[in-house]
Amino acid sequence: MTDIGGISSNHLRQFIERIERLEEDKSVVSEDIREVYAEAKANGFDAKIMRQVIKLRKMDSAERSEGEVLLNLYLSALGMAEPVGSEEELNS
Amino acid sequence: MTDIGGISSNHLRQFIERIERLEEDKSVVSEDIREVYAEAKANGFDAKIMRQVIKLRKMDSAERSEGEVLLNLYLSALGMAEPVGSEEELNS
Amino acid sequence: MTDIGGISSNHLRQFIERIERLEEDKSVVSEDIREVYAEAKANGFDAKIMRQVIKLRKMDSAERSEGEVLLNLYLSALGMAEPVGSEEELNS
Amino acid sequence: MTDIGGISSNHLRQFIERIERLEEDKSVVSEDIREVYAEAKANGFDAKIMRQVIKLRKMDSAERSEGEVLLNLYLSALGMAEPVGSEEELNS
DNA sequence: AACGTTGAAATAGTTC
DNA sequence: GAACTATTTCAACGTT
Repeated sequence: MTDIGGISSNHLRQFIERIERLEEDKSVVSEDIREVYAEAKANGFDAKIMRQVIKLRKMDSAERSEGEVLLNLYLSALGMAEPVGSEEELNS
Repeated sequence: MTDIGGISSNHLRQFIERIERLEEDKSVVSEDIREVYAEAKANGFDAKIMRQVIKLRKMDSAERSEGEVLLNLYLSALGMAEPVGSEEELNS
Repeated sequence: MTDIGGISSNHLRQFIERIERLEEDKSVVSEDIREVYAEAKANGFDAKIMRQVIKLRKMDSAERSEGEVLLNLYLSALGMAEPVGSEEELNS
Repeated sequence: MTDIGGISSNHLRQFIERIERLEEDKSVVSEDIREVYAEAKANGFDAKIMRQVIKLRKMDSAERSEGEVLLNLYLSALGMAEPVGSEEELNS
């Protein structure tokens, strides 16, 4: 067999190569993104502002619900029942 | 036209949305990578060591030995013997 | 002199040891924090909720100003000067 | 008293504030550490290598050789000689 | 006590 | 080459 020190070389190699292929894919996508920014820049848009717009659009919904959880946390901390009556939000 | 202040909203929107789609692709690939690591772990492999292996394969020998030499230099300066020809400390 | 390979051993050693002392301080403070949580827990408080309260108190001012920056970014991107409206149009 | 729902607000507040003070201390120490690295860098030392040195000094030899052995095992399994003397076959 | 999850620190990469 | 940002890595924490 191809085992060395009790591990399967082939198995390990397959995992490693799958990851390397995926990493390659990821690099390609990253390159694509850079190209879109470059194209936008060539059309007069500011990449820095675009990045922040995208970041904030992504944060938006998450942040919003997190803010609502805050109130419930304070209420819980003070022993008051939260308005919706569930506790799962604490673990989100 | 939908221009405001000399900027085409539609044009900007298209760029933003193209990037957001690509970012989504990228997230998917990242998730795939995490899954492969998880699968490897479930098969008894150590993810941290695998990362080091992948990094070593990606690094060219030039920069690798460069860091190695410098580390040994520092260790020598501190009176610490270099750790018997191992390299994983370089990447940890 | 104590130079090895062109570097001053003493100088290097001093930097290393200063950092190691500071790292030790940091560990002590971390331990103190853990102890306060333990004490609070012994008094019936929920550490998890406390952590989130503290996190949110920390985020509070930062997040708020970031949200205001968002609007200005959009206005800038559209060539408009001053924040007048609300934030709802962000996801339209 | 200021108890609400059977919980002492003052007591909770005190715990929270003690923790926040300790977190602040911790941030100060972290900042100090960063400054020492910056100072070392200004004196020609390589911060990245210094971090490796500090990590090596902190690690006990047991866990060090453990990781070392495992890495070499994996490299062997992949047909990569551990890079003591020869480095060329790594990228093949 | 292993596991995943999360938050902080470090590194890499990009822009100016 | 310095600053800023993004990504990656690492360690702490709660959970099971």
